[in-house]
Amino acid sequence: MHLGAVFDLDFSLCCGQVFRWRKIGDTWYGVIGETVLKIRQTGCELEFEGANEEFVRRYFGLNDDLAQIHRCVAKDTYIKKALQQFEGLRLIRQEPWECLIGFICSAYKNIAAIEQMLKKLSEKYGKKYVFDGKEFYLFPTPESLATASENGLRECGLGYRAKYVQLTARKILDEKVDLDLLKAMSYLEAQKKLLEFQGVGLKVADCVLLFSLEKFEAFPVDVWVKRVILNHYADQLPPVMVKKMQSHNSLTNGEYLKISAFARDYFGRYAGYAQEYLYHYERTQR
DNA sequence: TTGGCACCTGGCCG
DNA sequence: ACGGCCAGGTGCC
Repeated sequence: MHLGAVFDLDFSLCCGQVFRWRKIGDTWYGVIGETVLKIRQTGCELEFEGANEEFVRRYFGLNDDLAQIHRCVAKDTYIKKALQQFEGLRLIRQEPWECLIGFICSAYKNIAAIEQMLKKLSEKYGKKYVFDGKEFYLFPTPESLATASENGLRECGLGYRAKYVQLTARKILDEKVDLDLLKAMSYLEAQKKLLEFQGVGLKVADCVLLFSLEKFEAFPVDVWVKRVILNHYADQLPPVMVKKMQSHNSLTNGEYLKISAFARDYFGRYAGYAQEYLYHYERTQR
């Protein structure tokens, strides 16, 4: 398939929004729902197997008007540098269920550890699938995680998150929750529904909203984004708040809400896109 | 509404 | 080698 717009597969898969893709040589393999996708980019050409073009376009956000989004969020020289550095980075449309569990597991963990947890979880509770002579595992269903024992989940390295994963799976099952329905709700309504799950706070909710529910105004604030704000946008915030943020490590809910509200006001309706570029830029500058 | 702490675990760094 | 530090936070008091 020939790309009609700017896209960078590596940037999009390496910027911390997905945890289960693997690269073998110059080819990426990923499991999306019950689909195993093999994909490779060379310049403006995208070669893939396992799904049709419409599926690929949707999953990688190829229909997003990146040029317009960039124009919208390019408010200062710092973000402009980030936009330039990672040109072609797009927000992926993940499966909401996997995204929710993935980010519940992400709490207080680094990316390498999150990838390990989700790999073990999938190998233990997901269905095996052979493609291209390689083994893959579908992400475990709500049923399989709801019936898993807490200890079984802990053996995957989840620690105290095991309980949250189990409770979330059970709630989805018991209440017949269809996470896709949250797409039709407003950002705040959908956020409120997500916060009802144990183990989901503002940060995790915003990640799920941004990466799987197409709420581009979501602006997840983690330790890296906090650094970006303190180092480059402190003059836009109340000095008292900046001082408090510098004095302790974690964010209070109040601080979180103020920062994300500022970001939505400053960057506009694609604040989430801005977040992803800033986050990736901050992490790779050292 | 806000502040302070416990919490599982593993990769990384000196 | 190996102990300390730090991770894409959340829930509870």
